[in-house]
Amino acid sequence: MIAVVSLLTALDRSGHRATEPRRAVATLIAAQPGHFTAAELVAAARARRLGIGRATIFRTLDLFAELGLVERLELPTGGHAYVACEPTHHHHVVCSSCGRTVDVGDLGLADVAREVGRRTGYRIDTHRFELYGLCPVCAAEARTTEPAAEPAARPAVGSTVGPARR
Amino acid sequence: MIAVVSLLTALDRSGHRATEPRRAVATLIAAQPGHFTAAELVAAARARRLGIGRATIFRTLDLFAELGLVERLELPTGGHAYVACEPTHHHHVVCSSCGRTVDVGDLGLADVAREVGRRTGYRIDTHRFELYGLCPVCAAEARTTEPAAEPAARPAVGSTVGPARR
DNA sequence: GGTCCGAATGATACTGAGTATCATTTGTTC
DNA sequence: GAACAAATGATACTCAGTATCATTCGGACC
Repeated sequence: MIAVVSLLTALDRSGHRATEPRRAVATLIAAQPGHFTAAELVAAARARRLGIGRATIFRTLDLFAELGLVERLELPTGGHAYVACEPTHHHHVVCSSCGRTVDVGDLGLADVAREVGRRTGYRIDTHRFELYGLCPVCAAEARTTEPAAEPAARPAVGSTVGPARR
Repeated sequence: MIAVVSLLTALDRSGHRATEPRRAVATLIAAQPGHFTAAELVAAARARRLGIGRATIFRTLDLFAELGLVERLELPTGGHAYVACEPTHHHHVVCSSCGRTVDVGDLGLADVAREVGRRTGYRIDTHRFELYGLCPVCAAEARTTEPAAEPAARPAVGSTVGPARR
């Protein structure tokens, strides 16, 4: 969960202007409890009559992403969402129900990548790793609710382990 | 690299019809040297005057994906591509230059996921992991060519380690 | 405060992957 | 051949993301 101040400070430091629209977007982002889409920010901005254009929201998200303040996640469904986070290298575990996202650090995957590189001859320079499942809150709720009510999210097949694999 | 026969056999086994359009798509897929997009298949079908509709190509890809014969990858650029593969659980290393994709097996990431689950309280049911870099062929070419000519592919920021992280 | 100029903006148009719809065709079974 | 469901092709639609352009804004300088 990132603070508005962090977003604005990073803007300043990078030589970009902390304009009103960017401040407003930062506030919207900081208020998101989990991952979010650009469309959700657009709707929130409209609901609050902020008068911010959709293109501005995309541009601001791009800028924040470039600065490492926001990251774009792939969801199990194949869609994308953004999540605010610290600009250190890390991976995410994402709740497939509420979208809450937790940084889980490096996980030592650089070693895995190195080993694969050694084995295949590929010069690996990038890796991505994401974990999906129910967060403690949603898991507890699911336990309280009908156990037969299974999550609607169907993970995309591919480089994935999960219920879709059958 | 998957054989047309495997694709068609799997169709049969699953109770789906091995229609002419599906056979043609299977042939196109088997001919792809690396990952490919739906648009590429559409173009190839048109070039060969196969008379296959674009919607059919998407539907066939979806069906093959459902059967685990094709997987949808996220590219470092944030876009998507498909790759044919065996329906066992595995991860991919993807060449950022030519798109060639190699299965690298399980990599023991289920253990990583379990540990993260233990640590965070999340009930993790799905993970995805992809590796990107130059394949041996492209790496050799890059070594032969100007070393200053760096790959145009700019990895998306997010759950990623690579040149974008600065 | 005024001026200048580039950064930034909002509105709109555009692109393209992916999906939905519908009339028609195809393939299988009897 | 008839019946019926699966499958198809063409087309329309959706929506995330991007491009364009006239206008506004913000910061530097005087």
